[in-house]
Amino acid sequence: MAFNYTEPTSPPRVRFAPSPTGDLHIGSARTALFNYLFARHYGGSFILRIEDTDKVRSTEKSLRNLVDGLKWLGINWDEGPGEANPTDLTSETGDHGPYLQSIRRDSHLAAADKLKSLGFAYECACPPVETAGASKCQCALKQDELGNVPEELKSLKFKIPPGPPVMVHDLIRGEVMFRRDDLQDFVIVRAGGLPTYNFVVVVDDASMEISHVIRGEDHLSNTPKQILIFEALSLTIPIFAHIPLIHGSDGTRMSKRHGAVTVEAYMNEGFLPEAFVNYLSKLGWTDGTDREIYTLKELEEAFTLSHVSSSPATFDRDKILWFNGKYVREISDDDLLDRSLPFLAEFVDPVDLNESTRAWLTGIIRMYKERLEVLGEIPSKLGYFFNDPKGYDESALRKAKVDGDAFNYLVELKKLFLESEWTTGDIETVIRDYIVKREIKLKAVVQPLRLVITGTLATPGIFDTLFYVGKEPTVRRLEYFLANYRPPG
RNA sequence: GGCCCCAUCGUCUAGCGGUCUAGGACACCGCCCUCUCAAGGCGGCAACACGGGUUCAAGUCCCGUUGGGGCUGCCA
Repeated sequence: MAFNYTEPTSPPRVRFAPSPTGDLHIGSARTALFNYLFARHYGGSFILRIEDTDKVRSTEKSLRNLVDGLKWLGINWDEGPGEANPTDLTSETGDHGPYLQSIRRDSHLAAADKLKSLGFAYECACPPVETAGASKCQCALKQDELGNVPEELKSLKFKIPPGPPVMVHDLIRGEVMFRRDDLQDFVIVRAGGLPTYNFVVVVDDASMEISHVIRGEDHLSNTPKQILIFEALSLTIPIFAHIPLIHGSDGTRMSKRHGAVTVEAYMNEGFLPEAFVNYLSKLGWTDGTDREIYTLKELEEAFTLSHVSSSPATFDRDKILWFNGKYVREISDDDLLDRSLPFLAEFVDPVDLNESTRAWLTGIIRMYKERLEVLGEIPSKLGYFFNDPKGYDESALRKAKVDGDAFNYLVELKKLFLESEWTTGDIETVIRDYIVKREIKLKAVVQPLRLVITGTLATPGIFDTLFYVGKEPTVRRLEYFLANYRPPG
């Protein structure tokens, strides 16, 4: 619960500043979403800035993945790299660029020089990795002895200036106090001239006129360092809001070992972006009502930081599956078919669909609306519409009660089917008339029929199912079964 | 270790001192519907971590304990 939440007094400028060092993580996606919603809610600007200062780990592939992920979620940026070619500076939008942090190097270095000349930074010749037992850095005290150390071996460190505790005014956490004695001098420019994150984030946020920094709670502890740099450089300090992290089921920060953690993975599994966004928004946020379902537009209207939780949320696959199923049921048949086509690719070529095939597929998809949680289930669940069953196992035959009587029913039904028209209604009439004539229960013929035609015990209603399987395949499958299987006993 | 954050059903949460015999959602269980599986409807199980205060009154405020998480990098 955010206790000291105050509304922005002017249109906010917020940013999502990921580093392109891997795929778009769920936690990052939610951070992006909260920033985006906040900007939209208050009519502000949402800025995408790429923090590619770690040249070793940053890749263009990750950048692409990032951009694609955001687009898929429906999160558009007002300022930032161009979508088609994010590394092409000429395609950027916005007048606070460049939005690739690595390109802003000169301004970072200029700020570093300023800090140095102002006495806030000093050179350090300590080895990069402080091994265990390494003595504390004394470079600040012996700057004049560093003259003969080669430039490329010296880093620049920010000196924590003396003073009262640093207060972080956080929209979600309240006032958080850090004593300066607990803060350590830290590198702002690496040996070799590359500035570090905690430093450039300040310079860039300031020059991009960021009003609110909404980011993960993992950044809270570094915030006082950043505030000190803002102050040293006489820059305006933005308002901070640290949102809780997303945890895996074991209570630790969500990572690969908790299963699917990237936006791309959910995309490939057949989650709908609407459902994904809806779920993400509800992880740590509420509008105070019992409402669960929101479109992106509705979220833009409802979202503020006032009801963002301060405790971490555990990612729950069951719930996101429920959200997805909900959305699958709600979108139109036509829309659902279009989105399902990629998952039907092993059965039908999506590029050349004639009208009747499309109508047929729409009918099938419609039947499965209540039965799909994710679109990725399509190949395994709908295969029988395209291919004959590969065989029948004993236990299924037993469960469906395919006994001697059932064999007789199937023989007779096959004949009746051959003479019948093939609409759902005709099929139903044939079967219902048949059970009346034989004085048997519907179930006695439906289950054997279902198993033989589809190879499974669970399908939509049998009449529709047979209709969409088609007359010819239905008869063919019956013939195959009758020719190759014998009743038990 | 030091510093910081967090703590209501298994999970996400409502709750901002009295309206809480703690509400909703997911999951789970049962019933209904029913040709199977779903979907849907109805019902059920299930929580204020612990200990001290403050107060006429505490899930709600304060302190402590415990537990969890984060930061402590020439990663971001």
